[in-house]
Amino acid sequence: MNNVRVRFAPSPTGDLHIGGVRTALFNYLFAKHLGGTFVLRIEDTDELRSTDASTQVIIDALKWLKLDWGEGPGNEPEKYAPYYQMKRKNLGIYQKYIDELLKKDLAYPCYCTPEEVEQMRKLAQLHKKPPKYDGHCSHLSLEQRQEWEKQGRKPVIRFRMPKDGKMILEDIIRGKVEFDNALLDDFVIAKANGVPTYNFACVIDDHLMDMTHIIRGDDHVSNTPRQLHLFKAFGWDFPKFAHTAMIMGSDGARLSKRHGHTSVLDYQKEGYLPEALLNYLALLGWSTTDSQQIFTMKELEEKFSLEGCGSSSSTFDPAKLIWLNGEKIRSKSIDEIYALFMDWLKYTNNEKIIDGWDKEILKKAMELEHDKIKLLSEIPNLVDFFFVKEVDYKEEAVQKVFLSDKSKDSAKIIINECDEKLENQDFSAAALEQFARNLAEQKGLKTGQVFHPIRVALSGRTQGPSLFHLMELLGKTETVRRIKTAKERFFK
RNA sequence: GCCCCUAUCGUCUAGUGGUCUAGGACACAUGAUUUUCAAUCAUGCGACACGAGUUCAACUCUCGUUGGGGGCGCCA
Repeated sequence: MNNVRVRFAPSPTGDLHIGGVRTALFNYLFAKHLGGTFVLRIEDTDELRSTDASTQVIIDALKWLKLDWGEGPGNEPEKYAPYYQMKRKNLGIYQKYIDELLKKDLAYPCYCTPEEVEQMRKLAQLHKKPPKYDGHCSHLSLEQRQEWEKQGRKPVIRFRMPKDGKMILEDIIRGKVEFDNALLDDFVIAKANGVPTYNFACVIDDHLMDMTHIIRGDDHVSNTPRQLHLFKAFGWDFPKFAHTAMIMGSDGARLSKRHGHTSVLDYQKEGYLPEALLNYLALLGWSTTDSQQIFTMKELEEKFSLEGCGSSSSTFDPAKLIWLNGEKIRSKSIDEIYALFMDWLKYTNNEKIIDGWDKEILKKAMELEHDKIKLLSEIPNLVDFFFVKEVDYKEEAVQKVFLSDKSKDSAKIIINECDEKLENQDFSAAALEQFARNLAEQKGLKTGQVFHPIRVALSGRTQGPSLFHLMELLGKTETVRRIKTAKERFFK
């Protein structure tokens, strides 16, 4: 029971968002670091917006990220099950506590309509007061209640908030934060349809599930005093709180769709590696004093601490994420990258791209471009010219290397020479390099003037892998064939 | 409008009163290397929001201003 228990508690109303991933990550790392338990709880009490599809998306995303939950969907110990709030609601778990509060007169039914409450708030704002429920139904007589019931009004249940004093939050990241009770209103703990609200269900579950620490986004700070009052009303110990700063978009506004990709799925589709995304997200709001940038998951688990978390919001920087992804890819073997690439093709339904490609050649081509790969999604474009039947000569390359006044003469000489001599050439990379260098010397040309036309003739582009390794991998037959095609097309 | 949080290079950050002419990383620029593009290495550019205090001494503490963010639902 002394063990640390934390939870990630998303509401399934959409894809898993970047901000959500970071919250999940911090909870996961905190638990791992201390040998505690990381729990996944689904907060689906918003009946209008929650969907099973979105629950599945969240679960799949967490699996892809390898943020394994010790408890939650798929693994529900009897002591705490179930891990879906609507299932818990249907079991009567929350009603028991609502009744307890009602009985102690710490809560009361309120018959005001949403419209009436809205009016109260507007009125309060008009008087430059915080917009809050005015306690209209807080002291209804039995007769008044019966009258409303007779009219068919379904009440919500409100929590009776103390009218004075302060509630103090001791936050691990933020320190002491004080809230004036008088500013808080009697908030709703159960909706008219009997479903508990977030602030209520969250407290009940955090207590029942023995949560020791609540690590969540900054946007929940102002909910915390309400939740704290609930803990207090039940006589329960407070868990420890840590509110992490938010992640912003490049314009300083809260990260949203218009800043580009915000769903984890988008990053998966673009060919990011989970460990790169997680490493980057860890750096957003957390750091070590030695400013280490690149961490393995194991290192993160070892080094993570809430004390290392900053309290000011940070801006999401896609450029650094890409760099980190490149680093992670470079640190892997070709076999690993190849496997990852295959998974990615399958996931994105792009397997047809490599139809007819020789897998061994593909692997070797990837090896030639190893250091250049930043995203799995750019691999096809990096190596596809090895596999095409007809070379796609890029306009720009042809103009620059074959047709410009500056280079057309030397290009013609080189292509003709290659056409004549490559047939009898040893096709090892070293021998090919020797061949090309000799050619340059014989013709009085710079090496570049020799290498560039060959590259364009073979690949149709001005950039690519080391030329002689490219030729070696392409093989003599195909190389000679492509040289002849280029000669026919551009140097007739 | 009310409440809460926050403020170091363009971005992520180190820094806990003197060691700061402020360190690292990304990005950017230049150079080296190379047949190209990358990768790599080297160098450079570049910040303590502002104003008052406290102190022998403030990026570090206090207060205020300004800026930014969040919350104020029968959403979570």
